[in-house]
Amino acid sequence: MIKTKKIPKATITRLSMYYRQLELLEFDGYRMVSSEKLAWLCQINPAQVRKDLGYFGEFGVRGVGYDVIDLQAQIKKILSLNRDWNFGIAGMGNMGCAIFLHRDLALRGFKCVAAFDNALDRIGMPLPGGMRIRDIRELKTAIRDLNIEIGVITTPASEAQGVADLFMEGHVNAILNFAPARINAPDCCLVENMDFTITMDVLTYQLRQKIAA
Amino acid sequence: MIKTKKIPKATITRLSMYYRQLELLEFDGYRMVSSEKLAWLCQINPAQVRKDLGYFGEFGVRGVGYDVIDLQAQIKKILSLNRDWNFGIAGMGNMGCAIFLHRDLALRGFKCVAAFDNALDRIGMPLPGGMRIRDIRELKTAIRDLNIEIGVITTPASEAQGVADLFMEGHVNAILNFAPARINAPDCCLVENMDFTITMDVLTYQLRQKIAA
DNA sequence: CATTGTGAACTCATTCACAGCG
DNA sequence: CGCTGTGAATGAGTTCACAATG
Repeated sequence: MIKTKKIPKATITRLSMYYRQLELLEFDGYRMVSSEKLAWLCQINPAQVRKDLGYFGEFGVRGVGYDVIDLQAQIKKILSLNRDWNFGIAGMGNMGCAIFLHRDLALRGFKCVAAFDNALDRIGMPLPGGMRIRDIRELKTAIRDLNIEIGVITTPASEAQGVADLFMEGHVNAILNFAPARINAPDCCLVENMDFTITMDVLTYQLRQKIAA
Repeated sequence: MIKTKKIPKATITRLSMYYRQLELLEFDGYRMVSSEKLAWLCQINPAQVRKDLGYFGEFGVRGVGYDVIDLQAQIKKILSLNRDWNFGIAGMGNMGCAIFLHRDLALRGFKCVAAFDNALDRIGMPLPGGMRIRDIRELKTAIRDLNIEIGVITTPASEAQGVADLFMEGHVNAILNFAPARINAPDCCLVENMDFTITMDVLTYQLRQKIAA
């Protein structure tokens, strides 16, 4: 073992948040920022900010703070935001189209290079930008030909596992799953779930607690 | 203090997951399920399942397991899934429409009772089901008239805070925010963020770690 | 002298291990 | 005998507190 001291996933999430705030700070003309200010913007504790950054190096100047531009560059490198990533979408319903058309993803270097569905009336349909919806059966070859590195699942829950399996057969080992279903995958494949039906349940639970109190 | 022993938010999230698995188990004809099986389905530790349920009561039968139907009913009550919740959407772009049309939400008792935008070419536009997109300036009165309890934000990042403020002025105190922006809100208002640009960053970070290894 | 960087203390969550019970 | 329920042990993540320093 060389030195990896186990970085919490939450730290990575926050790094991404810091980056967005730094973009805004730069836009607003700030040159330096303290851990206190950055923490306030992200609604967390200043020590947390310093500890998170501390995992990757010493980026600040004591008594002064962090250089807004420089810290952006550092985080960019850590999160490898300085390169593009190709992704493919399976399931071109409303959610699939919404992801396909989402500005913020393209803006951040996430390029949708292919969109798939299994419905005959969708296959072949043109998409903005000149692409067409492909038959899900082309998934495996498309992964190779178009160098798809990330699979986005926006199918109904019942189809999610099957589609995930197709992605994995094509050796995609990062999946973002929007379907309200748990994906079974070996350790070699990363899965992140974005199930807002669960989030809604959590929200209403908390809401009722608050009402009761 | 009566007895509330601080239930982790993660427990609530898992309860929601258990519920989905129980629905599937019932559908597949299972009558009983062990913590081990339920844990396996959710890809977690069996002790976790038992501890989570233990916060709310004793729902199992020792030596046997949990009654699939009964446990569903218990969780339903805990998460107050046995009532409907009204929500309103602000920002009827692709993502807003996707949420509006999402089957799984309606299926789980989350009813969209109003949709808002500030773009003149969208206001008044008919939506499936007979509703029309309202002017965002009607938000406050609509909250009262239609009893909106949850605000869903699907605007661009730059608009998110403003819209959140409108919801809060109308005394909505639960917000689900899809915009890649941090919402500032007092403690009385719950905010859950679903920022998949952040999730993408986390995914690619992990992916690169894996590639490097 | 204001602010970083970081070990130590603390808080919170998960897992173990086994007593309790049907 | 098998599986639940739970206190105790472990582990992870956050916050504190202060020494280090530009």
